[in-house]
Amino acid sequence: MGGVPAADVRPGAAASAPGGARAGSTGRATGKAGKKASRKGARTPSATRKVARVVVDVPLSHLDRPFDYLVPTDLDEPAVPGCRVRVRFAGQLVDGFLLERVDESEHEGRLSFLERVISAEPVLTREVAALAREVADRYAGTLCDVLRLAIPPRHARVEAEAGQAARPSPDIVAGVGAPAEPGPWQAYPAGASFLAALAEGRSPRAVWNAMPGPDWPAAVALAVRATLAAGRGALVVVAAGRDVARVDAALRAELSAATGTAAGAGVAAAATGRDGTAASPPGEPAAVTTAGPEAPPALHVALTAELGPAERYRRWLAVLRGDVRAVVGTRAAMFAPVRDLGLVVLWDDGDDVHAEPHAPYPHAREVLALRAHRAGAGALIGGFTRTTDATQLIETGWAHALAPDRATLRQVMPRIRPAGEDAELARDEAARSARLPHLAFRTARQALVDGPVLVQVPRRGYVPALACGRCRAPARCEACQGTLSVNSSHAAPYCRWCGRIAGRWQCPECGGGQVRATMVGARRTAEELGRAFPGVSVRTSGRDGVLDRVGGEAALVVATPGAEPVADDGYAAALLLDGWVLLGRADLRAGEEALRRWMNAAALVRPAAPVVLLADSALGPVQALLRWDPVTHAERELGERRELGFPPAARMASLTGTPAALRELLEAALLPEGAQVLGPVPVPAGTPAPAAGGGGTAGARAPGSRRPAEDRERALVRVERAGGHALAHALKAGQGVRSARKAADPVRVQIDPLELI
DNA sequence: TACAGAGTAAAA
DNA sequence: TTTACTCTGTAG
Repeated sequence: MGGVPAADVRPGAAASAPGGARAGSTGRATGKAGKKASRKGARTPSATRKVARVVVDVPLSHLDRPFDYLVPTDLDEPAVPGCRVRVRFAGQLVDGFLLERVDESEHEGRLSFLERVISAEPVLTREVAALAREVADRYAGTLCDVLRLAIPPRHARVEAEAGQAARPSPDIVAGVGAPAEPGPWQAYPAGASFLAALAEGRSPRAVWNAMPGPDWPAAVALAVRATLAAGRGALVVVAAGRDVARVDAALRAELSAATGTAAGAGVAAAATGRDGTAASPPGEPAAVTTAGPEAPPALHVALTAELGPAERYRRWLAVLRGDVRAVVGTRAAMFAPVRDLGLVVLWDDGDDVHAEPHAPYPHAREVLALRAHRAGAGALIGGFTRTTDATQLIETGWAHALAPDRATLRQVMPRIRPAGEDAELARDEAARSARLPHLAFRTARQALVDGPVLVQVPRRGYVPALACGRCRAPARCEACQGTLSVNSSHAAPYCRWCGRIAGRWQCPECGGGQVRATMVGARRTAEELGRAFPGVSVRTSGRDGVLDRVGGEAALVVATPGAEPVADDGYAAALLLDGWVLLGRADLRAGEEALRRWMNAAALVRPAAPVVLLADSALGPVQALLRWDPVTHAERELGERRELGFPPAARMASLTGTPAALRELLEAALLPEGAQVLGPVPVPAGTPAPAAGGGGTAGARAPGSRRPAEDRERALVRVERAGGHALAHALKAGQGVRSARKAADPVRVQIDPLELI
């Protein structure tokens, strides 16, 4: 297990001449008749292992299985397992990957020959092939969809140039020593033993609650170093490009210390600019090729989307070929073909950018967990907060909790002070007009003497949920416990899940009969704050223009959740404005998500610095922030979800499509025993598909806008957690039936969708 | 009834 | 793009 099978055989440069190998290429030049004759005549099957099992790049569900082809003698050498090929399929020439070579085919009919081998580079390793198959099955998708996510597009010139890659010499790799000191892990009772386990080549799996502060990239780097010291590879997935830059820098420092070489050279050096922004190196060669003997090659690479195709492929190849042993990257890196995987790390697993927006919509947490499981690797999943999903990993016994020592934590955690909706407003007139409570105003003014103050402002545009007008308990559907909402077409509240109109709703908590929207329309602007603090520079970071970091000088830094810059020496204070807006989102995860965003912002202040949160201190997430105790909150939340039949305690699938298509799929799919179908309901107009409400990071515009929302509906299917596999299988089969029938309009199937409104 | 040629569906 | 099969019209 966990081996690096196919990739072990490096094809010589000769075998993979740029442009690949073409069967019967002589026929090209000759005339029509001659071409046909020479092709047919020239092609004879290879002497050994003449059958190639190929996964073809055809996105139809019912064709999601390998097809057999004959390997002609002239392609015998380059047709290695894992290579890209081109084959004739139903007449068309299509791309594919060669999975394996075998002696005989099961197929009854006559086999076609491989048309050509694109290149002999074995880009699909056995580990990734098996992982992709498992991910496809888990998410009711096809293998080729997952492979499209897992394997970057080929760049022929990069592939050809890389023969002389800067592979770290064995003694450098062997020279990685285990960390002598646990460093930031000292603050965790189980930290040292976690590191030690990795260094001994074992595979500890932990859900991590990071200590607030700037140390987490260093902690990650130490874990990676321990893994490398045991001769295994490591994979780190973070949410955003700037987190990649920070972990990259920490890795560079840690690994150069580990090998005793000078820092800053090699592949990683090109990964990020000096200011931490990811930047493509000017000119082509920088990264791999220029690293000579005096500039020791790096042991790791950074993989992000903004590198551009060539550089991205160059680095990805370095990983594939084992030239580097560790990877840090954003979501797409979760499939990086790291050799001898010994550790996977996922930072801030609650961030919604970890959910892949392309079919079959896999989530990095799930993929990395599957991967660690398959490869027998360790895992480190977490962030400042604790998700219900990660809590589930602990409760099922898959992972252990790795949390800071409470006494140490108490010394450094921010001092959180809540100010409710009815808090006394500031006496200052400008602050008053910004509706800034007195406490927030005073805290900011005092802190501005020492340094920057972070101001978190929720973005507008959240879908409001309904709550009881009297006791403010969330209003839920009596039939399915879905979220109630209102829109312009219904006068009465309706359920977003099953569509039932709640005519005579009554609060189960207090018996009240009135509902009210929980969102308050108030918004702060940077200008308003600027007026309240004359003479203080105001900087903003948000959707249009994300700041990576700010210096130590006094400034108000206004940011939307997820776009908070890191302050070089920490913020002197933070104000979390309009907390009730985050809490009031019409999302199942609103509480958990609000806490995550608050903690991520509050973790950026100096030890024990003040943080003012504008929200009602009686609410659970607010309490959790006050005590810096996301664990208890997540455990309680998970318990409630279990009772109500919500994910992640239950499994859900969301099906979106035209009413007719949905009906067809639900008929074709033999849903498992006990499956409950909610809806279908019309897709709310203007609901931006997958990554809605994302934090500051510039999410890709959802490709779901092909047809107007009016004629699309959504159904939810709910099963017990154990039935997830059966549900995915049934939906896949149903999709297969429809695709075989050439059904016109597709149904989008999402297992465990993030946005369960 | 036999069979050529057109049309269609699969898909190695 | 190829192949295998069905459909359809026509000659025997």
